[in-house]
Amino acid sequence: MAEAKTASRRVDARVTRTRAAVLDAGARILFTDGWNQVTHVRVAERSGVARATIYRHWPTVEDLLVDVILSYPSPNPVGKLTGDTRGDLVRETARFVRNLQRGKLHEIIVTAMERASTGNRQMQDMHAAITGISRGPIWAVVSAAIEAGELDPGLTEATTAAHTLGPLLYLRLFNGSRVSRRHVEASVDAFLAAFSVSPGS
Amino acid sequence: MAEAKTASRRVDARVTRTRAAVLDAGARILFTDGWNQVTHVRVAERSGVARATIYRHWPTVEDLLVDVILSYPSPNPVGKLTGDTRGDLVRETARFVRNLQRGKLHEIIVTAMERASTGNRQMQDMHAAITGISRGPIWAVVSAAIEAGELDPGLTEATTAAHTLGPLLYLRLFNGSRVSRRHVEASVDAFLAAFSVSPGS
DNA sequence: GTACTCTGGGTCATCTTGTCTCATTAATGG
DNA sequence: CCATTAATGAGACAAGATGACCCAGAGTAC
Repeated sequence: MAEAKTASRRVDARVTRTRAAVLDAGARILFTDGWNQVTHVRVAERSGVARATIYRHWPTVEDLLVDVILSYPSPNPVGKLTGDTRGDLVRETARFVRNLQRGKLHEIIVTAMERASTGNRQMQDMHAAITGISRGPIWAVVSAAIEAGELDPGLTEATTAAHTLGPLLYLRLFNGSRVSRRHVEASVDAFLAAFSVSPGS
Repeated sequence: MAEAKTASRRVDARVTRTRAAVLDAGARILFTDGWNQVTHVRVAERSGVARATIYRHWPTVEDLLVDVILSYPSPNPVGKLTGDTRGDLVRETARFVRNLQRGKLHEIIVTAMERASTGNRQMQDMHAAITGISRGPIWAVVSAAIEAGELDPGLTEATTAAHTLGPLLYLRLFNGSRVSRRHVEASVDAFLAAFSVSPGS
């Protein structure tokens, strides 16, 4: 994904500027007006870049969206692990939920999912990227706990996310609920109850 | 919602026919070509009803979609409960997953969620209806088990669905996985491990 | 400085969406 | 069975979005 940069000629400074202006405007539109407002026309208006130019760089809206999303800095860095598995899990899960409930992340995730479900490859890749970013910190905690012998070594990243984030995403996306800290703790505790390496058995 | 039927004059037979033809065509389009193909134009083509007529009955696409979805017979009747909580839960959950993985239900759910997330009231109501239908059987099993003293009496329908269906929906919708019977059993077992009224404590 | 490339702004064709009109046809109530 | 009433069908029409194209002008690289 990072070829054609050292091999070929340097990128024209105008291209760099255009890309930056467009992606910035695209991100602003995405996070304020929502997903379906990110069109060539609106991005052109807000970025000052001509419509034709945007079409040249991103022939389809999907191309544009994918670049906007993937060029956006991840808002989900892994925090430092304290070794207290439950505490770390609750903290990281709560942070995910906070992101989910503030701003447009909710809508972005849902729309990415919807676009991905129609079979569009680019949208599927982007959706996978968002998914991966969102569950990275939780998997960091859990994989450490697995190595420490606290959790079921059969756990995968997907299964972990399914049982920690799954219930919370259900509450938020299907049930329309606000997800409280109590919900987060309940979800984490249920996960731990099910997948802890119990000394008793 | 059921007024203007006994009070006013009977419904014209032509209206009945038009509604039936349109909703039938709409459902067929929905389940074969997907959600965003359900437009006035396509429904008109496939139903033989004139575009103008469809616009008269359903001014917006949302109106049309809501009627198509809500008039469709629920594919999710509650099975008979055997009293074996785990067995009943696995069976009902597996059936939900089967529906989810066959045909367009996946896409329908995801799109309903996406539309609902934009704030449209009708779409939210419809999404809530779909959600309710999908988790009804599971709640039937669980509420019986609660009364039998097997499960935590603090469980609600939403929480139950979150912990049984949530992980599976995550795997399917976020992870893109095929959900196997093993996944279903793992999810049910995790739920039971977390919410059983344990005799030991 | 010159050749090259990108951009801007405009035009144009096309598709979709939704409204409106009017003649035709079917249903209702007596 | 007939007259009134209401619904339908077909098409025209406006408005808006989408995407392709062209060409002059300006910036960039060598």
